[in-house]
Amino acid sequence: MMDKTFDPTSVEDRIAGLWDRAQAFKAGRPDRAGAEPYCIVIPPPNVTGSLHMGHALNNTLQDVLCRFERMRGRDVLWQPGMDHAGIATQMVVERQLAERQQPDRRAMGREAFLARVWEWKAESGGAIKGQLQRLGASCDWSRERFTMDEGLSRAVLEVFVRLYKDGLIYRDKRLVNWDPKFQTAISDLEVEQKEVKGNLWHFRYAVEGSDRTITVATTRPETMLGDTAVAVHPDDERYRDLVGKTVVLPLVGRRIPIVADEYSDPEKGSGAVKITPAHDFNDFEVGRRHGLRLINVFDAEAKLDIAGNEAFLDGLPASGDLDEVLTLHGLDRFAARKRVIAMMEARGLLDLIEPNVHTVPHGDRSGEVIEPWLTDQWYVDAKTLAQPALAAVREGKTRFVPRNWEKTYFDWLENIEPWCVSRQLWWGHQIPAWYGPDNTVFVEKSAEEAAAAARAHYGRDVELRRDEDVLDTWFSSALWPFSTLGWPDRTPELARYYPTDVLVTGFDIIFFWVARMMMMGLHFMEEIPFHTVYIHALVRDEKGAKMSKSKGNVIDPLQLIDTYGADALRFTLAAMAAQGRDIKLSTQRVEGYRNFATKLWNAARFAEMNGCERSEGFDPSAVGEKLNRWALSEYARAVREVTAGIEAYRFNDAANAAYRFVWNVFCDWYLELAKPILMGEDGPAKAETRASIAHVIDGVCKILHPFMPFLTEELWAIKGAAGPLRPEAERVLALSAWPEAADFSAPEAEEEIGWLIDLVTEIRSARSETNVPAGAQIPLVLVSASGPTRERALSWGDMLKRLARLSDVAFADAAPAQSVQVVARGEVAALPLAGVVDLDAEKQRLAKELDRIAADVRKVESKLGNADFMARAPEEVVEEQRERLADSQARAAKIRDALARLSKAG
RNA sequence: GGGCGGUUAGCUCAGCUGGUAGAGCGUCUCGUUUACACCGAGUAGGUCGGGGGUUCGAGUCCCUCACCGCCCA
Repeated sequence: MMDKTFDPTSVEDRIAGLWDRAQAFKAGRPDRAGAEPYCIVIPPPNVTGSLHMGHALNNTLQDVLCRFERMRGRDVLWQPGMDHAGIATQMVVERQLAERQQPDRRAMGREAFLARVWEWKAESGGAIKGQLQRLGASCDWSRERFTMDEGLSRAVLEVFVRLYKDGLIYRDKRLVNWDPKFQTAISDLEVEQKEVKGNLWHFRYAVEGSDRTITVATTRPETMLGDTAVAVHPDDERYRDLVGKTVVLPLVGRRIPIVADEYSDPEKGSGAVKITPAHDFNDFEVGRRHGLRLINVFDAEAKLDIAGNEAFLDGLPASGDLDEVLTLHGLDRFAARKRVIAMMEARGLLDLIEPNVHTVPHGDRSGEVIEPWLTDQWYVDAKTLAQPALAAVREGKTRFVPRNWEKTYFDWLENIEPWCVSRQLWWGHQIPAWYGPDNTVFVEKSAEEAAAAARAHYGRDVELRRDEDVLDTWFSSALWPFSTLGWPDRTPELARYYPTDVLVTGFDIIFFWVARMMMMGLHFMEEIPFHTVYIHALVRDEKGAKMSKSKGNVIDPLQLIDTYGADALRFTLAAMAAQGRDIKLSTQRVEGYRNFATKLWNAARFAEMNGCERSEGFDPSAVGEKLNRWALSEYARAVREVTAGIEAYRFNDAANAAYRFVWNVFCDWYLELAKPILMGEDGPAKAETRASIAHVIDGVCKILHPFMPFLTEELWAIKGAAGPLRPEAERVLALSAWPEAADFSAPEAEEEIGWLIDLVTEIRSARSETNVPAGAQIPLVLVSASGPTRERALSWGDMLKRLARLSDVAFADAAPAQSVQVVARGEVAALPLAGVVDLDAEKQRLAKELDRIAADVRKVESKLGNADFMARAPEEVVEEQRERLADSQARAAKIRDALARLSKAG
């Protein structure tokens, strides 16, 4: 006997074990050797990460697709793994060292530090794997990969070297986004622009050889030490005569030109702007246009670096001001700012302080203000690689769902900047570049090959120095769709599963990952990495705010799984995953779907209690009982709806279709209507009904399995234990066959059962509204019943009595006096209730209904009376309206009649 | 400043190619019936953000305004 409720915690573990033993998720199962492959690569979570709601949604949807396709017979590979998260991981381990008061990474050295990171990874990395398993993710865990694995590292080497040799990777001295906290460069995408309240300081610079001054406004006064020009707009009358003149930079004494450049905005500040090409991206461009010097005044920690700085000191005359400035050496940029302002003010050169809101770049990991800083870094020529990636989507080879994300993808790729891929970290793929004594660079896959190349170059053996830096984590992630399949080796998996089918991810990752996978896949595999990119929503809290630790509004998916079960969480996420909308998650909703799980469980329990066992060779088309035929046709409809929903990535539609069928059709009506048969005498009808119910429960397990894998697999096992042994291929639900979306329909059964349902619903409603006590058994009179209605009423009389609480079902040519009347499927039924019913309430009820119908009649009449409508609307629409009018009029007539009768009698 | 999305029942949201406004939760009323109170029956609740247009017909298409959110400068 089944328990009264489904207990997820006790079942989930056991079912996970069952899948494991059956190797249900293993790709390349021998029994599917001839099957079409289906492949999804997981967006690799950070090795430092733990499951948050975004992961839960992302992986639920992937799992729905994978389980669905697996049941449709495909050879599914859901490729799992993690990335090494360069900065995040290094940060975790460094923090750990500090906490334990152990030597820091520089003290322990690179090799020892990396050993330490691997140690950390083995112990506490990858907690998310177990969490994904708790969610029920049907990944092929035997194929788990890690971006720092030997194989994937080989792919990285191969890619780097080949891109370098193709001229698509190069070393360049440019401004980068420098994170002074981590002391590494980061890419544009890892920078967050934040609005900050600050000031515009207006400084006066003296024009050489005149008594004029020119005022520049800046949000970053400390950078003035590195100024190499002042720019004005070429059309700005105020400054036209100054262009070409020289300004003496205050405090420093550097002579710098006034240049005309459109970058300067005449409307902003004073219209003149200081140019610091080594510390500002826009200034860098201005400097390039005018051949300006680049003077870097910061060190890697963003402290002033001016004493002994040749570029800074070059050409400066000695002065008291300069000496004072040099005392700022080593000061942090923000402290230096205050001092510079104070010095300018002391000299009467500070014109104005104007409050100003402006955007300031911050490192997304460190939160630190990013410093544009001039360094040598490695760059990928993203622009070139972007072209095939753009073309593939334009030509429809890869399709975004929903489609509008294409625009985001295009906009970014069309305006793409060189991708800075070097990071000044230790944890990651060390760049395979070696430098000779004269800094000639040799990019090769190994030290040996580099040495050989150097020998060829120099004509002798020389000492080589390897580049210290590592690659951006996203560099290795970009290779994920093929590196995980064994590339650069030509493995059978690569041949079978590449290109993969669908990539499922959030929109925030389109730039970071989707675009880069497209570039790399197209370049190295010469084929798109996936034909569809499904972009899902962001999960927000119930008020619509982005979940974040700092806001404290994070809902922990694991806690929801503990409380309501993994199935309830999954179903909630799928049911709310409407395209193009964010998900505002509330636990109430999860609770509701937990209740749904319990409902299905109890339906199965009821079936068990009533001996509804599967029967060998059950054939829906051979079923004779109207009720069963009706249920089977409704089930077929549900199969079609769920199938279509998943196929179209309309997960909410699919989930809701299954929900409606299970609760509102199967539980509310099928089981209720079957009760008398099940509790009645044994016979063919009872046997057929039992088998049919068992069949539908099996079917429900199937269509719900992608959404609620644990519950359904458990039910499948319970139902499998009774009755005939399941065939080998159907032992494990996860591997069983998805139901054929057969065209099973039974219109005659729908007419009969539909009539019954409508009539019961009408009577219940009328009883309730006229205040008939719930316990009262009242008679029903079918008025002028047609032949078919008579037959139905006879065969369903007991059921009518039971569901509508009737004492008797009779027939008459006219409705009795003082009766409550309802209309079901065009025929009148009366409840003679003199004395029982509140006649005024009944009059009100009828009047209200009449109003409603009359309004409808008016609406349709005006439509049909409209010559334009009649002339222009399609015939079937007109016909539909005619039918609607006739129905409404007939119904209205019957209600008027009933009202009249009530008044006469009352 | 540019782009994208949103505004539909008290709340959270569906509503695909224009043709009778839906669901879940919550509210209220009732509950005899051995699958289920994590339940059952019933009920109320909407001028689909405002304005204009196209159309026989607009929640749906177009324009415009307002407010909210996100992305990119």
